Amino acid sequence: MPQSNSHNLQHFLDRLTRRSSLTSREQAAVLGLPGYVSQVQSNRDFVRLGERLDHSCLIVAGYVGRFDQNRNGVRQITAVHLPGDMADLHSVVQPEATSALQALSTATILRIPHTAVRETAAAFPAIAEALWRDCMVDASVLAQWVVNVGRRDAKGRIAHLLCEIATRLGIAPANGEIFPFPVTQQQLADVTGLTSVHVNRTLQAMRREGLADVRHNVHILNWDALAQVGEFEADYLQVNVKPQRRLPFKLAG
Amino acid sequence: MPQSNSHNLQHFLDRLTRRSSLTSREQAAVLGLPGYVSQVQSNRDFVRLGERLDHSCLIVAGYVGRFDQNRNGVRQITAVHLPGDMADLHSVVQPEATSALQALSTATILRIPHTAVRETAAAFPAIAEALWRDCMVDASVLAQWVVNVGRRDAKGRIAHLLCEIATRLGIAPANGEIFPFPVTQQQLADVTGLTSVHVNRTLQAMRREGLADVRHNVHILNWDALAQVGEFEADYLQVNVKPQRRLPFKLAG
DNA sequence: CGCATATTTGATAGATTTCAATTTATGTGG
DNA sequence: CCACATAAATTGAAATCTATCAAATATGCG
Repeated sequence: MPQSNSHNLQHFLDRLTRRSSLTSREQAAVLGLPGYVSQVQSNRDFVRLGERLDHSCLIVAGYVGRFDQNRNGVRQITAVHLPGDMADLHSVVQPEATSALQALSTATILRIPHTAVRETAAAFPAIAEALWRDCMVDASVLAQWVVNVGRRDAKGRIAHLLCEIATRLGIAPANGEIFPFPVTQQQLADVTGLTSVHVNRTLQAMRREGLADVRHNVHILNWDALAQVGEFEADYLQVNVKPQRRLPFKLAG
Repeated sequence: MPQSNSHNLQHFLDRLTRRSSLTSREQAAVLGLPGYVSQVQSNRDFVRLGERLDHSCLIVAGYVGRFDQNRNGVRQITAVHLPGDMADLHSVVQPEATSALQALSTATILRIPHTAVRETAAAFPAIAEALWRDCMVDASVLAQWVVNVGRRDAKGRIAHLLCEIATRLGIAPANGEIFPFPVTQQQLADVTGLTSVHVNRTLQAMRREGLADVRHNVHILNWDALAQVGEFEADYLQVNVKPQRRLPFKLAG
C-alpha cells in the first residue's frame, strides 16, 4: 500500500545525500515516492531476464543478486545489492531487463513505479543528477569486479569481495567484525567466477590462514591481511566523496 | 577552438537519439555543446587515475581503453571506447577519475566541459535522461564483461569481444567483414584477463579453425561459429531498442 | 640499417576444473 | 523429538587450462 514508505525510502535518501546535495524540498520529493512493499523468498527471481519493467526495486531488507548466464546456463552474478540499494534503478531508463534479480536470502523490496521516478527527476534536475550518480557508483563497483575476476586469483577475489561488502555495509575496517552473509558457496562461486569446489577449498585456506571465517556470517579475522590479499582500496566505492557544488540556478525547487 | 563542434557532436547525438527521443530543440542543444578538440598519441593516458576532471571526452576518432590495475601494476582494461562514445560521460556526476583513459591507437577527442553538460541536462530533462541512459548502456557492456571474464575460456572471451566490437561498430553479422582493431596482443590480454602469450596461442588457434583472423585488422572468417564460441547475443547492447515514450509534460523546451 | 616493440615458440609449473563420492547441515512431517 | 528428504559442504584424484620464464623471430620506424 503506497502510504508510509518514507520510512523505507529514508535509507535510500541517505545513500543519495551521502554523495549528492539535495534541498529539503528535493529530499521531501524523494521520500514522497510511491511504492509497494513485498517479500521475496530466497532463490526466487523477482525480475526475470527480458522482462519489461515498469518499476524499480529498492532493497529494504535482505541481499539480492543480479544474475547473468551464458548459454550453458552457467551463472555469473554481476552485482550484489544490500539494503538501501535500488537494485535496478537503471531500469528507469532501460526497462528491458538484461539481467535477472534474485533474492540471495529472504528479502523485502519496495517497488517504485518508473513514472514516479521519471517525473520527479524531470521536476528536480538535482534529483536526476543524484540518481544518475547513484547508478554510476554501481558501475564503478562493476568495473572493479572485472578487475577482480580478470586479474586476481581465487583467494584474492574472495578477499576483495568480502572487503567490498563489509565496506558497503558500513562495517569498520577492523578485526573481529562480524556481518551476515547468507549465501551458499555456489553463489559465492557465481560471484567470483570460480567453481563451488574451489571456493570451498579457498575458504578453508582463508580460515586456516587467519584471514576470515565465512559461513552464514563473515567473521573478519585480520582486516589488514585480507585487504592486502584482495588488494582492496576503498576509493572506488566513493564512500567519502563529498557532494559536488550544486548548479547555480534553480529551474525547479 | 569551441566553434564548429557540431560536426563532431553529430556522431554522439546519433548515438543518443538511437535510444532516446529528443525534440529538435533538444537536439540543437546537444549539438551546441562547447568543446576543445585534441589529438592523443597511442599509449598516452589522457585521463589519469585519481585526477579531478572538469570535462568529459568524446571520442571523435581512434580507439580508447579504460584502464584499471591491481597493486602489482597488472593492468585490466574495463572498457573499450569507439568513435562516437563519450568515454567518461560518467565523470559529469563523478569527477574523481577511478580509472585512467588511454588511447589504444592515435585518437582524436573532444573535451566537453562538465558545466555545459550539467546545465544542458538541467534545462532539458529529456537530455538528462538520454545521458543517463547512455551511461547505462556502457554499464550493460561492463556487466557482460564480468560474465565474459568470469565464465568463458580464452577462446570464448576473445570471440565474444570481437563480436561485441563488430556490433558496436555497426558491422553486419556476416562472414568476410573486416574492421580495424589496432591493439597489441598485450592489450587484448588486458581486456580479456589473460596473458599475452596465451592470447597469441589462442589467436593462432582461432585462425586455424577459421573463426577470425586478428592482426591489425579483424577479419571475420565465420560469424556464426564465432558468435557460437563466444556465446554472443547482441541484446545487451540494445542496438535495436526503440526510444521510450517521452514524459507527457514539458518543463523546459 | 639498427633499435625498440611486438609476435611467436618451447618447456615447465601452477591454478582451477571436472567428476564422483561422501559427509554434514537443514528443514519437514509424523 | 526422531526419521527422512533435500540441499549444502567437503574430500580425493585426475584432467585442463593458463601462467610463467626465457629465448628466438618479426615488424615498424627514424
